[in-house]
Amino acid sequence: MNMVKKPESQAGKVRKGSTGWMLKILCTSLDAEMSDELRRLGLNLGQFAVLMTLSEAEGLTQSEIGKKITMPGYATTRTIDALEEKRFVERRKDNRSRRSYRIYLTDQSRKVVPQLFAVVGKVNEHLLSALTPKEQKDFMKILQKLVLSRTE
Amino acid sequence: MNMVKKPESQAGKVRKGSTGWMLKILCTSLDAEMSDELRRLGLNLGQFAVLMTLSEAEGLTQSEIGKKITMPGYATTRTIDALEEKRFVERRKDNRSRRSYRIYLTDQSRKVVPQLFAVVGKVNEHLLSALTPKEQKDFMKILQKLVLSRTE
DNA sequence: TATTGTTATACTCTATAACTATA
DNA sequence: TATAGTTATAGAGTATAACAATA
Repeated sequence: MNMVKKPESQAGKVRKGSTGWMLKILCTSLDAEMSDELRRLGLNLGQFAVLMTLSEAEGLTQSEIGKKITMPGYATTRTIDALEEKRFVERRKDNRSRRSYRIYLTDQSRKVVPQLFAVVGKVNEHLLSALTPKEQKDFMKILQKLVLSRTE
Repeated sequence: MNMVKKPESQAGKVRKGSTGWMLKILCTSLDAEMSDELRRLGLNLGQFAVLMTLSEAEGLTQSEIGKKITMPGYATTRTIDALEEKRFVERRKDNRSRRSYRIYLTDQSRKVVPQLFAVVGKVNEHLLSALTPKEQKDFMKILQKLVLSRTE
């Protein structure tokens, strides 16, 4: 066999010790889990993000939604097109600016939102179940700090 | 104005308190940073992952590489095609199985690998710089535990 | 002039499944 | 029959830039 295995090489340490690498693995795994759950509701991750944002504050404009979830304009347009076609959101004329729409949930999607919360809860719970209560608390606190440091 | 803002709604808590959501935000941010750095070296994230894997153990088959980084066969083929075209890897006949190749770095890519380590180091350092030394240690430990729980 | 939203277009990524050649 | 690797092909996602309407 001609495989050259370096004795717990520098590379091994770089990779396994890399915070970014570990975050990536976790994210890939979580994305797959979320996508599976959402597929059953006929949604993809982008559509899910928009619905979650609206469940927090309805009547946002498209650009406000896009900004909240860092989704570019063209993608926001198409995601909302898809959600509108499924009757999950509604575009209403803005009564202040005639070039903006305000986006609202529908009766149909309001029934789905609790299921979205449930999915989020389930996936988070599954993730955190590997940790002790103290670790869970530490982890959340650190994540909040990191997210803040990257978004301001 | 017809925006309906719910008073720090259930949804707000679900979203902001969601570990998965925060992980996603971090990952997106890190991916963008990594991609920017790698673009200068003419690499994308998939190619980077393959090179890092090879820098740890050369002479793997394509399917072994794909398995290590959870990349499907068709993507592994194409990533290695692209790397081969850039003279960053070399396919050598396996001397045991005539249907497998063994993949090796080249002199050229061996010069690039230290730069890859440097990029990883830089991005990790930037990420962790928002945390105290104690938090950094806790964070790494927790991530290792979580990755382990998801990959076995 | 700048902004909101849309669209044409191209390009990349991802996924399926069929295929060759081995084992 | 199963596996390693390749490829055709289709679909989804991403990006750029141009555009109309409006501010």
